[in-house]
Amino acid sequence: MQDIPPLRPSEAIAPQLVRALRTAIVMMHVQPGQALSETEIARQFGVSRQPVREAFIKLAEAGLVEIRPQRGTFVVPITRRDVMNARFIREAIEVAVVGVLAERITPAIVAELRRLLDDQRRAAVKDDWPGFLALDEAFHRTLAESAGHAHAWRMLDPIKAQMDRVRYLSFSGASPLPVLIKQHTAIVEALARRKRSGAEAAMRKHLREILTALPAIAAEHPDLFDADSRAAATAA
Amino acid sequence: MQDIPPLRPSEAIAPQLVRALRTAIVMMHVQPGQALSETEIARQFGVSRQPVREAFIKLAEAGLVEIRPQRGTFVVPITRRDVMNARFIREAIEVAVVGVLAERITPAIVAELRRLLDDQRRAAVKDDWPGFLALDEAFHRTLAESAGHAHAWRMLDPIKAQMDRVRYLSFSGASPLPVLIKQHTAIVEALARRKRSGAEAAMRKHLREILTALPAIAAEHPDLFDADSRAAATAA
DNA sequence: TGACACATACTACCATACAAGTATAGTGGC
DNA sequence: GCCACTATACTTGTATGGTAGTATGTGTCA
Repeated sequence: MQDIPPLRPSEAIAPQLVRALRTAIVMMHVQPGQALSETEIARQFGVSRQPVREAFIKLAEAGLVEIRPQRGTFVVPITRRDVMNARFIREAIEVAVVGVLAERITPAIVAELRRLLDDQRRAAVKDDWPGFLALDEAFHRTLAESAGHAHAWRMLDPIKAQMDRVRYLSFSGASPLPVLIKQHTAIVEALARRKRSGAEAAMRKHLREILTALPAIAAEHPDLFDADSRAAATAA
Repeated sequence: MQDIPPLRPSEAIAPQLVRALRTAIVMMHVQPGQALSETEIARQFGVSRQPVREAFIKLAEAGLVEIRPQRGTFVVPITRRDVMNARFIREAIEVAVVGVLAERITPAIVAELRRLLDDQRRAAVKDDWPGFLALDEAFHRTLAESAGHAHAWRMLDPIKAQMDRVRYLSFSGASPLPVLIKQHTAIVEALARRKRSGAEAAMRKHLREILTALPAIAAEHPDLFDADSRAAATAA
């Protein structure tokens, strides 16, 4: 694992490790299938094994690593099945969220969403993928919060991480930023018009984008996708 | 905490503690707001504090306890808001599940669901609430698995736990078993007729049952519901 | 009597040591 | 060269001890 971030003494160690490891996993700095050792991570961060162990437990609960007793802790491989499962859950929830929001939308919320879209367009012009992903996150979070369902976004965090790894692989352009922005825009415009079914359909379309992108991404990174991806493809 | 289950030496301690504590919390053997101490639980189970700590971390990830550093670990209080949030998520996901299932239903699946309904009717005649709850669990799990979305049911487990505490409080009859069985039956019959919208509506109705039951339950157990329940009631 | 300071008890967090299981490498016998 | 056995290295899981922060109780003083 490269680029070990310094730890802040004022904060408990374990949560910091969770964050650092989660980021490293999502941003593909540690690879799917890679082994992470309590002892080694502890050595790298200059701490004891105990908080590393705690971080591993949390990451395992989040579905990002798998702890195999006596054998090791492994970064969970990416499978198409997992990605599609995550998408299914996200779609179910986020479609419900925009359904609620369409009926309680206000001009102020629309304005805020449009401001986020403007920011996204600026990031796209600069080909600033990390910046765009942060704005994408803010966009979806704002939708949930505005609908009074911030809890739903929080709950989706581990689900999202599965898809985020694929998102980082998308830097190659499997999902061009203008496509994503256009989809975001369609959601906002349907909401502005209080068109519940339109907003739901737009969100569905947006979250299905990854189904389009996934085969190309997997083909481009066959080493990163698990063998069971093949079976999942036929189930699509 | 009463009725400490014996630990099986062949299995790691921490997962057993998770199960025991989760059950105790869901079945209201430990009360909302109650403090759980690493040291005390370790003493009661005859183990060291370490696996207790690990169990607490997992339960905290599942939203059942809150770990406050230096102060203690507390069973999360029941709030109407949390219950309703859980219901919202369950509805989003389970409606999506039956939507998919309506289009891929088979006579064998229908037969299995009807068999579960028969079992539920038998449990209801005997007023066997624990037995009924287990069959309710099996019913919902079967729906998800049959839809090819077993992952969704697994993912709902922590969400469900929030609602299950309320379910245990329902023994008093706030949701009579015949009402629940009728709702289950409506779901199955709509699925059998491949009526997607009918199945979705029936599932919605079923999961909204708790909205009907919640005020009565909270009124009956005011000590178990957190004060913020009042605010959530107005948001309903 | 009330306020403040100090002592004590309690807590979770982290460090270190020990234990049990698994995987791999090395050695000896056939 | 192959196979079986043993030794070693590695892993996670658990036990124990130390640390820092928080809460509560007690004693003193105005």
